[in-house]
Amino acid sequence: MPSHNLIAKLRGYFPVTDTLRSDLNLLATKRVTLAAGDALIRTGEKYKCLYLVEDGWMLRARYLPGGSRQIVNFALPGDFLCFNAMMFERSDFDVVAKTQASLWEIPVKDFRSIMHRYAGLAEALVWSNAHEESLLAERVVSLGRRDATQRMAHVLCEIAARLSLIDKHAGDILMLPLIQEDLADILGISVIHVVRVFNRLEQMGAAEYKPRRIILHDMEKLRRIAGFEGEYLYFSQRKDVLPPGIAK
Amino acid sequence: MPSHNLIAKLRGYFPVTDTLRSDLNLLATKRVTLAAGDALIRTGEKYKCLYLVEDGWMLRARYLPGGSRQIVNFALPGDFLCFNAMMFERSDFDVVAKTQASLWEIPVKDFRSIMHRYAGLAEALVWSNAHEESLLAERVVSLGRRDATQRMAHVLCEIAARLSLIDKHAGDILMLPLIQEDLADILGISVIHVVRVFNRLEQMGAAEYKPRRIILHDMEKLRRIAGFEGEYLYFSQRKDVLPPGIAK
DNA sequence: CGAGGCGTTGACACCCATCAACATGGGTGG
DNA sequence: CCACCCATGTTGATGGGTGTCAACGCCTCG
Repeated sequence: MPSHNLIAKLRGYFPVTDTLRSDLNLLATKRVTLAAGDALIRTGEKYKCLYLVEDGWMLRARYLPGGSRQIVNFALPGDFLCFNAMMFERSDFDVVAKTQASLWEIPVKDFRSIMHRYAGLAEALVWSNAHEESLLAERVVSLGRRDATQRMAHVLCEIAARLSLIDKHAGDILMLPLIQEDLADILGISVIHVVRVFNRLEQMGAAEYKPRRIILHDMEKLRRIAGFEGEYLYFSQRKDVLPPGIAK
Repeated sequence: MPSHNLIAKLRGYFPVTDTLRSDLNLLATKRVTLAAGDALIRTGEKYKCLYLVEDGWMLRARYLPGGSRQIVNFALPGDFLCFNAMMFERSDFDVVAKTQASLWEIPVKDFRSIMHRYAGLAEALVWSNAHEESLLAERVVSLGRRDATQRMAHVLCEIAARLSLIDKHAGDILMLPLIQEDLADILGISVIHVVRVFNRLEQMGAAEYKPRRIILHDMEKLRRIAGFEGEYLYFSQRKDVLPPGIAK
């Protein structure tokens, strides 16, 4: 039974779990399993399908001529992959599994009939997409106008919040499969500077880096450093854009 | 007759101009006119509607505690505004007219019936959204891993390409209503550094800043500096995701 | 036990921000 | 028509944040 995390993510704002569930049962029949490091798709390759992450972390990144890498975003369980990208002939990014990962592959032969025939999926896609766009916009703000320490604090807040949404984080130890190089490539800084940033955060009593996990000493302080406004992660319930009969 | 620029933007990849036109005729009945500097919506306000830019430049920006600003993206004629944002209760950004602007306001009482009843609009939204997400992802790459000169070259290429798509640019003079401060806030650098960047670009024989316009001395050189791959701006035609009977 | 992936530190250099000051130019009012 | 003003653009000096390079320590795994 797929989509557990997707529904958790949208719960409360997206009252169509039944049609969504039935759509996914019809369409998400093929399971794809990736080992850590496997590519789902590489730059220049043709897109094939839509994917829904069931388990694991996926990174979407661009490799630049000089050899540097920018991680544009990452997908957690319950996130879709390659939805927007289906409009394009070829991928502009690499999508790679950071951990062992399992995905549902949703064949999209006819994009428009999907949108019309599978109401639940179509809506989940649109809502998820809004969520993703919101994360990207916030990343642009971080990269443009926050310094490295604020950026790190911000992305840690984001990860904690996103994992909490799908019940994969609680307490003051944030488990994550990223190494310092990944964090550097998310934040647009160098690996060495990641060390300095964590030294600073630790000295401030906010957070501390350990391999494969972050100790959150003071979440409130971390949020203050980041200027983190968690609202953008959660869909604020808007009854007015939903049909009157189907309120949750 | 609205949507002229929207159709130009999607032309060739989105063979539904007829239903789109009729949808817009039904729904885009109210015209909104803004003077330069007017806000369409401000941070913290409730979203009201979906908008389609008919004419003018719109900026979506975040103002940070220190007083700095980051322009997340900008909308040109034919672009939608506030689509994703409709999922959220309140805006996280300011959306402000940079020039005099006119927009079509599309009331969205029931988001889901819109998606189901107005096929043309729904598809245009999804395609436009993919376009916008692609621009945002590319901006993340720029901010993360390109220096100020490359970023400037890249955004100039982007603007030239986007304006060309809607037949608002040709030749070697790029007219744009942005002042140096706006460019700085798009690129995440300081105003003063914008001057230095243009000095460098001019010295390289690539481009030159004049108030309200950029002289493109050597577009090819500019693209090389930027590492600009224009593909992400254009939908590569994918007949396979379109229903077989309706091929353009 | 060696090798390689990962993390850490210090020295140094460069990109870019900040501040101060000045130049330009278009709009407005006298 | 001129004077002024304010927005915009430009330059130089200085400093801080961050990148690069080199070297080393730790741990895991073969």
